[in-house]
Amino acid sequence: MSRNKQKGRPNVALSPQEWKLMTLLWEKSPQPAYDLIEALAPREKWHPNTVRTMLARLLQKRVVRAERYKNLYLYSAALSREDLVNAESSSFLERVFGGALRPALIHFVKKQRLSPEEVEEMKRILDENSDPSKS
Amino acid sequence: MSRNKQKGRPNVALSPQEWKLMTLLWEKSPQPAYDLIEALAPREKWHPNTVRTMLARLLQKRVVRAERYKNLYLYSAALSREDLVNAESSSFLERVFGGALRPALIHFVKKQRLSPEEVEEMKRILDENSDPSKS
DNA sequence: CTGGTTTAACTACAGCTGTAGTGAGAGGAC
DNA sequence: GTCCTCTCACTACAGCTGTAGTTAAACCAG
Repeated sequence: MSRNKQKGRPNVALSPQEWKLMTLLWEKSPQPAYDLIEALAPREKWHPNTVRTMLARLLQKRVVRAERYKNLYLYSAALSREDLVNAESSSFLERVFGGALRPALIHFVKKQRLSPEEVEEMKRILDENSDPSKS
Repeated sequence: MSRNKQKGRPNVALSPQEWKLMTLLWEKSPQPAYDLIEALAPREKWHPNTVRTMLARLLQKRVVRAERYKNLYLYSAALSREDLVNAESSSFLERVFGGALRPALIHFVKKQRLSPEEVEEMKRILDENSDPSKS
């Protein structure tokens, strides 16, 4: 259970725009560039070339993979959302809270003012993830 | 109590290095550049000019203020840590969790495996910040 | 006063990011 | 076969970041 996978620790950081693209790829992979461009089109209004450039850069960073299909490429997420969320969360914690989780949690909880139901849910999650072996 | 200060909503984002500098300034303001350089020296090994450049940029962004004192400047944080933590947290939530707090909380709790004592503390904090007016 | 030390100002430069233009090759419409 | 269209590859360029070098002004030791 507590395998500390040191292995695939992603060393990359995604820019905000890249997160948006990746979100689409985590929802559905593989996809041709065109589908991504279309999917993005409603909210973000990116030039098609912009999307392609970002895909190319994500390829370089090896965050996405591409397979040739006929005359085009099909892009897939190469790293799991989980991995990148972990990386980004650590970097956030490190930067903003000096790596300390507790103040961060406190900050979020205080900000958000959860409803009593949500509080109950959080407590349940806390219990499920409590680690009795610690102190 | 619930003054929703729409006012000074900081529109800036700090880079990782800038956070480190600001951390020092939140601990003690005002300070001359030299003290900051010294304080940084142990862990980070930044060239003095690097620190000064960063200060200059933070000045431009109006995140720090400087007052002339004799032949040098004394730098002070111009924005509260609180404000910048808020800004950074929102941007983080937005980017990584699409703005949804709950999955973020769940993520952090699951990652960190708190000790039972910490779990108790978190529950206390949850209770203190529960908002019964919400559903 | 004169030169060394410190501060501050300006300049440099590479890598990343956001955003796109341009050109070349491949496939389909006629 | 010829031309239009789409995909991809390459290029561009400005703004931000990390990291510092250079220059000029100012102050203190002698």
